[in-house]
Amino acid sequence: MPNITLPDGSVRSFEQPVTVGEVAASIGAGLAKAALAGRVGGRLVDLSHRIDSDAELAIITDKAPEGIDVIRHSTAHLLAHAVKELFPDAQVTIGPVIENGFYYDFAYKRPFTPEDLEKIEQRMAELARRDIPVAREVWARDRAVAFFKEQGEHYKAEIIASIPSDEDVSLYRQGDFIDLCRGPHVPSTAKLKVFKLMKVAGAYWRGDSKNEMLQRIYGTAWAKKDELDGYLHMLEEAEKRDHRKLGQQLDFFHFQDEAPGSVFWHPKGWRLFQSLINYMRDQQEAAGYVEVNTPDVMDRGLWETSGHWQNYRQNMFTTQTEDERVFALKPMNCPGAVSMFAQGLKSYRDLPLRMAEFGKVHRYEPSGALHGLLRVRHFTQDDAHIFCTEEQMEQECKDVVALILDIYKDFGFDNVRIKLSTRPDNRIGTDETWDKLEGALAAALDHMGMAYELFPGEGAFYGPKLEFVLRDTIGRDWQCGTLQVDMNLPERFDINYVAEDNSRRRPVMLHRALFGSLERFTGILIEHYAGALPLWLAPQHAVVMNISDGQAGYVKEVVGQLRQAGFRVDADLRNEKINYKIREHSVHKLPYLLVVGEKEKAEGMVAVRARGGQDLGQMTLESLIGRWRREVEAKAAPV
RNA sequence: GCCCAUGUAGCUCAGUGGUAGAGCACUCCCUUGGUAAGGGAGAGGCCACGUGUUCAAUCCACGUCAUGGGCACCA
Repeated sequence: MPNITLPDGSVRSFEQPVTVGEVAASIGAGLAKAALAGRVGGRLVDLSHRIDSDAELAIITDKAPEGIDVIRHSTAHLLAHAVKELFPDAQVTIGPVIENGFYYDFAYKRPFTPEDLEKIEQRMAELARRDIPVAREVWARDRAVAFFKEQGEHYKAEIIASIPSDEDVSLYRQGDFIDLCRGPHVPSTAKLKVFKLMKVAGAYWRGDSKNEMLQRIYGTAWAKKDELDGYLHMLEEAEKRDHRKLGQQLDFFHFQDEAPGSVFWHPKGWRLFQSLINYMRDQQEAAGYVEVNTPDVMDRGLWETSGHWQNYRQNMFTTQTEDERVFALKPMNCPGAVSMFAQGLKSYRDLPLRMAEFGKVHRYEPSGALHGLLRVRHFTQDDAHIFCTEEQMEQECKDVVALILDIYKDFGFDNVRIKLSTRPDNRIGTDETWDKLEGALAAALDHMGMAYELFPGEGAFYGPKLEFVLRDTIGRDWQCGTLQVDMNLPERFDINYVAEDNSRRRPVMLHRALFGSLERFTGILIEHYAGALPLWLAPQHAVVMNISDGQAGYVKEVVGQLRQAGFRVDADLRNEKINYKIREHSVHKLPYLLVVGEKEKAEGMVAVRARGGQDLGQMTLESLIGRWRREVEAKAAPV
């Protein structure tokens, strides 16, 4: 005789056990129709789930995020159903929900083609139209294993076999198709109306590159058609912001086959790159850093001392000279920094020593990992190594975190996640030291009131780390800043300082980067701003254009004065109509366009047009310069 | 590194078993035009690279390289 409490607090009593669907029907016909699943005491269940004792129940419809997930999950099953009908000897494996959609992995004798995808999608639509009931069944594990083996579904049998043998498993049956699944699922395939298969790709069985490769089909699914359209539109917009596309359109950089993963920076892109370095230099100088520079190519012996030769060899570029000496291009700056510390005698009075370096590193990244500026083989880090005492460590960590967040703010990044990775199983150093190091990182964040995610066991073997992750416009996460505590290198290089009591002590070494890779950060910025860079970063502040030849001399004069005032301004004296010039420079997303005709020439003014087509009217150069100075000073966001 | 797709002019792309086309950009000419494309002419390509099949390959086959989407990787 269950009493069922609904989310609004109302209670419904039933004479006998009822299903979730029946409760929904008792509330209203509309709800019964919209219901997809239920949540009983925090657990998601099917509409067919029978409630026999008092419980709290929420009916899940497609309005709730859980409801969309149920739809996506069921659509993944629908995909598998369609594939099994069209390709009976394909084997099913797993089909989870992911952000905005789902995928399903199949094992099949040949890859699926884009034409296959179309056929599969059509079959899915047919199956959905047929309104096939989806029913849950509970089987003993061993029976399920035997069943799937007999069906030739060896992957599925393997998955089920890894479930403890005394547990029952749930299966879902829709027509002839039956699949292992925790559920819940929609009650009928007719609930699945809005979906689209997106792409086919390879994926390793159980995510392990030692295993065979399966065929993964990605799809997206929604409750309403306009949500799907909105999603597809968002993807198109994201594509327009792609930094590789914009980098070409705006003439920032290019890549060439001969230098995979390495950037050819054009003048404008390099200007932006330099602006970032100069900005960081100012910030670091204010924060008490010194800047150094260490060699790019160093002897193999140094990398053996640092441990890179043993642990990072396959990612390193090496080179051999005529005398057969082996050198490596540095994949990291730390060994150089430690060597710098080791040179000469250091005193406790020198600590904390904050040593920055804009070091170029080379890493032989796997060919499939390369991705525009975001994953390259040759990049510049805004690296720094802070040598300090254990007592100074926590304050130094706080200062680094504050500096990072401060800097990100200047670029308008508010979606920053912090990850704290702690001691892995395979590590060096005592637990006591790890306590201290992890404590310093956690305390720094706690004292600043920063939220962070904990990743136990994900730290490096030599110390814990913080990672700062930015989310780009396409929803991809990119690790930028990092703060690591390193116990390994000071030990390996046997560095020390003279303490107050004249003893030799080992310094703690913090390793940090704020932008991370300048190349990657530049790429992220281009996407973040969709190429419309704020004035302080824009490689070109304005172009001055004449209406006709008569004003060419005046244009040159204006350009000269604005350059004199420190702005990046060029003349456009081409024999083109003003419409043409404005269109072209607008397409290139210039922050300001300055037009001069006879009127402006006579009055000593310029006609100012800001990005986005805003007409600011005529201005004297003095007031324009004032405006620009304020805009640069404020690091104002682009219009 | 693995799976699939792609590679034709500076860019975006069409095309064919008989060694190639468009639009934009570029150069020149006309035009001197007031806030998102004025008109005309011209130049420009070893059709990614290599090896095969063929009388003949940009096109077919195989291999290599690069790019794209995923997977794996990302101290």
